[in-house]
Amino acid sequence: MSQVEPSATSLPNPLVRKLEGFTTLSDADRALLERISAETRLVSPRTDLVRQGAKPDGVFLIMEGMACRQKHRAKGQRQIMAYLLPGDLCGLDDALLNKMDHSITTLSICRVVRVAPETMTEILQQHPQVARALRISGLVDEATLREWLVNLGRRYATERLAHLFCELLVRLQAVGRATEISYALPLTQADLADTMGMSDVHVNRSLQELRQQGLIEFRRGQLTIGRPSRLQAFAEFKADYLHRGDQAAT
Amino acid sequence: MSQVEPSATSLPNPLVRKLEGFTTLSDADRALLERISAETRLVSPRTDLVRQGAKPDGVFLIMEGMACRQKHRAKGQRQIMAYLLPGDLCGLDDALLNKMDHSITTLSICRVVRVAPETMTEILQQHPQVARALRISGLVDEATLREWLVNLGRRYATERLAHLFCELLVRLQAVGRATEISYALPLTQADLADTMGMSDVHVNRSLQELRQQGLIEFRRGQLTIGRPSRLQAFAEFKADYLHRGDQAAT
DNA sequence: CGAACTTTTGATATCACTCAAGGGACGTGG
DNA sequence: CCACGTCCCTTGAGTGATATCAAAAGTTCG
Repeated sequence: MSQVEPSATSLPNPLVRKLEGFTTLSDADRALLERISAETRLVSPRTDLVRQGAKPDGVFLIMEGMACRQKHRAKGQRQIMAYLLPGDLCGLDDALLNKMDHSITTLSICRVVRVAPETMTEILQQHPQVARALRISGLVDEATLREWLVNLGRRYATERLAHLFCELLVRLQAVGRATEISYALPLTQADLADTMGMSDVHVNRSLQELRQQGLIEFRRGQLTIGRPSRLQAFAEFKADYLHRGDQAAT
Repeated sequence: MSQVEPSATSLPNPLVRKLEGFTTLSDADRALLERISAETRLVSPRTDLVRQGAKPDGVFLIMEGMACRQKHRAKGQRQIMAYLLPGDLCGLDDALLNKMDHSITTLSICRVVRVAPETMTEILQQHPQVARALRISGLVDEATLREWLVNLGRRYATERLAHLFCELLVRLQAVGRATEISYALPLTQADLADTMGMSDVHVNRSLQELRQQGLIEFRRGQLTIGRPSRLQAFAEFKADYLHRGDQAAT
C-alpha cells in the first residue's frame, strides 16, 4: 500500500505556502516544517488513511494528490465532505475525540507524511506561530464546510460544480499547484457525484453543459477555466470564506 | 431589540450541562459558568446577533430559544448551516478570523448572554478544563456540520427532516430541554426549508407524510416523537457524530 | 490485445419546485 | 368581544430538475 520515498519534485512546500497565507513564520518555523515534510510515502488511490470507527493516531499531511473525508450510508451511498489538498493536515483536531465518525481516504495517488502525535504536540508547544496558523487553517476548513452546505442546499447542479471548481482553483493556487486558469483534477465523475450529492450521470451532463457554455474544459484529469471571473459569477462564488489574504486578527 | 433581564426559570444551566458531557468540571469551573450566565437579555426572533461582514466582537451564549448560523444568496435564498441551542456558545472561534462570512441570527425569542472578549480570554487561561470542553464542543459542531452535509447530499426530504428531529432530540436532552420523546421546536416550516435545502411547500408535505406514518407529531411548536428508535431507523440516524458519552481522549 | 474502468447517451420514472389561492391561528385595536 | 390584518400552514395543478436503468463508446494499463 505504501512505501517510503524521497521527495521527488521541486514544487514549493505546500504546507509552508499555506500557513504563510495565514500568519508570519520565522526561519525556524519554516525549517521545521520542511524537515517534517521530508519523509513522504506514496499511497495508492482509494486507500483509507484513517478509518471510520478507529481511534485517530497521528496526523497526515498531504504533499501531493487529493484525498477526502467521507462517510458511507447503508445502501452503499457515500458522501464526500471535504477535499484534502497538498498542504492540508488532517487528523489534528480529530485526535481530541475518541473515535473517527468518518474516514479519510485518498482519491488519487498521494504523497503523504504521517506525523506522530508526540511530534505534533512538541511542534504545537514550541512553535506558537505554527500552532496559530494551524488553528486558523482549521477554522477555514470549517467555513469551507459551511459553504459546501450552501452549495448542496441552494444551488443547481451546474452551479454546484462550478462553485467547487472555483474553490479548488483558489486553494490550489495558494499552494502553488495551479496556474491562473488550470489545475490537475484527478477525480472521477463518480467522485464528483458523491461530493455534490448527485448521480454520476447527472454530473456527466452538467459537465457537458459547463463545457458547452465555454466555462470549463476538463480532459484527462486537467481542468481549465477559460475566464475564472465568468465561472465565479456563474456560480456566485465569493472567496471570502476561504479567508485568504486577510491576515487574521490577534 | 434587547434588554437586560434576570434569569427567570429554574431549568438546569445548559452550559454547565453541556460541558460536563465532554469533561469533568471543578466546583470553581461550575461556579464561574453560573456566574457568567447570570446576566441574560431577551432578543426577539429574527434578530442578527452577529452580522455577515462584521468583525466578530465577543461571544454569545444561548440560554433559551433557538438561533442559527445562516447565509444569504443573491436572489434572496438563504441557507441555515447550524442550529444554536441552549448551552451553545457562538463566536468564540469566529473571533480568530477577521470577518464573519455568515450571520448569527435568532430564530425564536432567545435569552442570551454576551461575553466580552477579555472575559473570554481570561476564562480560557484560568480554567483549562473549561477551555478543553469548549474545544471539544467546537469539534462536535464541526462533526455535526459534516453530518448535515450527508443529510443534504444523500437523503430524501422525509429522511432529512427525520434526521434533524433525531439530532435535536439528543442535543436538547443533553441540556435538559427535552423529555424522552418531546421538545419545543419554535420554527417555521420556512425555517426548516432553509435548513434542509428544500422548498417550504415540500417541507409541509414531507411533515404530513411523517405524521401519517406515525413517526412524529408537530403542533403548536411542540414536536413529539412516538418511538425515537423508529424515527432513528427511518432516518438512518447514528448519534456517534455528536460524541456524547464518550469522554474524549487526553 | 484484452479486461476493467470510466464516460457518454437514451429513455423513463420520480422527486421536488413554482405558482397561486384558500384556510387557520393569533394578536391588535376599536 | 368582535373585526381585521398578518403570518403561517395547507392544497392543487403543472413544470422542471434530477435519479434510475441499461447499454454503448472510449480510456487506461498491464
